[in-house]
Amino acid sequence: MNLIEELRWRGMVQDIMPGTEEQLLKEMTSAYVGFDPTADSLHIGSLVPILLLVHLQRAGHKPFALVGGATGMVGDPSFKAEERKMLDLDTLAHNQNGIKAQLEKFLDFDPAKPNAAEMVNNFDWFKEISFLDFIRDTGKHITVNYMMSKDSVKRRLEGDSGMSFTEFTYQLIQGYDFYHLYTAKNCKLQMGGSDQWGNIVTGTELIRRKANGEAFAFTCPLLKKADGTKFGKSERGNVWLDPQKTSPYLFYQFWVKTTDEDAKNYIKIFTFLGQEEINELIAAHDQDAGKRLLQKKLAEELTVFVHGQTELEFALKASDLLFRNDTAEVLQSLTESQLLEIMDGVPQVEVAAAELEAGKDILSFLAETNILPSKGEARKMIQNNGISINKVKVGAIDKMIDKSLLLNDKYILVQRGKNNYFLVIVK
RNA sequence: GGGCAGGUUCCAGAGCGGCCAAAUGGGGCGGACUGUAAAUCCGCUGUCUACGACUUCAGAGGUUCGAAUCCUCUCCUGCCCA
Repeated sequence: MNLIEELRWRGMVQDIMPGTEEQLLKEMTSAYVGFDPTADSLHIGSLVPILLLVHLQRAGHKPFALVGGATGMVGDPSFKAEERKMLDLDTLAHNQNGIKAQLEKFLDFDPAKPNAAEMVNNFDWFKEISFLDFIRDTGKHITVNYMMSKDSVKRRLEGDSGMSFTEFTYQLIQGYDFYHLYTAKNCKLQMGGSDQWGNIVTGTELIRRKANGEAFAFTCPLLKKADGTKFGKSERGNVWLDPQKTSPYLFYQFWVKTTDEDAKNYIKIFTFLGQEEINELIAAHDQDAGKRLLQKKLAEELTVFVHGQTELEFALKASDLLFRNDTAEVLQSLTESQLLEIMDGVPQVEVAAAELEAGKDILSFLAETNILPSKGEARKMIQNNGISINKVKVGAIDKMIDKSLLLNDKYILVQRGKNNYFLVIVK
C-alpha cells in the first residue's frame, strides 16, 4: 500500500492535487507542514499534521517542519471569525524552541539518513526581504482577484468583523514559503489541514508562475467530533503535548473519554495500528461497547506515542483507582508514596496546615483552593451533589474540613463532578 | 471627511424610564440513567458576610425620586457616499 492509499483508508485525505500520488511514487519527495508558533507547546490539534509527517517519513520521503516565525507575526485569517492578536519577537522565539523540541520526539532528524527530517523557520528568509522587494517580485504574480476568490477570504469579507490588509496578505506570505522551499530545498509538496487548502494552492500557483515549476498538495480533514463541536479541548482548555502543561494522566483521560463514534475514526487517524487489527478492535468493541476497548486502546497508544511507556503506566494506575467505584476504603489504605505516585498527574493544590487547624467551612475551602471559582459556585455544586471528598459525597454545605479528613496526615482528594479530581496537599 | 446602523451578562440576541441581575437560544457546569459513551430528562450559569446586600448593560458626564433604557461628549465596529 502506498502512502496516499494508506492515508486514504485512515481517513486522512481531504483534498489532493492531481499528480500528487504519482509524484510520491516516482521519487523520494520532500514535503512540509507548517506549525503556528502561537504557544511554546503544540497541542493535540497539531497531532494530525505531525502524523502526516511521520507517515511520510516512514514511507521514505523527507519531511520538513516549518515553524512559522514570520507567518506567526501576521496571523492566518482562514476561517477565523476575528483577527488574532500578534505576538512579539521574544515570545515567538521562545515558542519556536519549544515546538522544535517536541517535534524532535516524533521525527527522525538523524542527518545520516537521506530522508532526515529538517526544521525550518520562515522568519529566516522573510527577515531579508523588504516590503518593496516582496510586492515587486512576488506580489505581482498573483492578482487580488485570485486572492479574493478564496473561501477563507470571502467569508471574512462577508462577515461583519472585516479583515485587515495584514491578514489579507497572509496567503501570499504562506505561498511564498512554499515557493522558497521549492527553490531552496526542492520541496514539492505541502500538506496541512483542509483549512489551509486555499493558502497552499496559492503557493503552488506562485511556484508555477514565478519558478515555472510544478508542486503538489494535499490536506487532511479538520477533525470534528461527531456532535460537530471542535476537537481538542478538554474542560480545562487545550490538551497540550507538553507534560508540564497537560499531565500524562489528563492526556490519557482526554482520549479515554472519547465517544464510541469518534473513537472509531480516531483509532485510524491517531494510531499506527494496521487495518486488520483495527477492524478486529472495532468488531470487539461493538460486541461489548461497555468495556470501552477502543477508547482504552486509543488512549494507550497515544499516551505511549507522546509521553512514553512509563508515563502510561502511571496514568493507568491513577485512572484505575479514581474511576473504580467503592474505592473509598482503598484510598484510606494507601501509603503516602503509593498515593503520591498514583496522583502524580492529578492537578494539585496546596493549603497551609494552619488553615485547617480549627476546621474550615467547605465553601471557603473550595473557593480558596480554586477548585471552584467562587463560594456561590461551590454552594450550588454541593447542593447539586457534585462534590466528593475522599470519594465520599458531600451532602451539606455547612460541612467542615479539618484534619480528621487527611489521608496520610496531609492529603485530601477532592472530586468535582464525575471526572475532575484535585489532590489537596496540606503543608 | 459625510451619512447610516450598531456596541447588553461566555456567545448569539431581546429589552428601550421603574415589575431588570436583565427574556430566549446556544455553550458551559452539575445531577439522574448508563459504559469515564450517545440520546434523553432535571438543575445551575454576576459577587457576597445570601429570604437580604452589592457591582454590571463600550467609556465619561448629565437629566430624573428612579436609567441598560433619555441627553451630551468620547472611543470602537460595520455598511454606504466622497
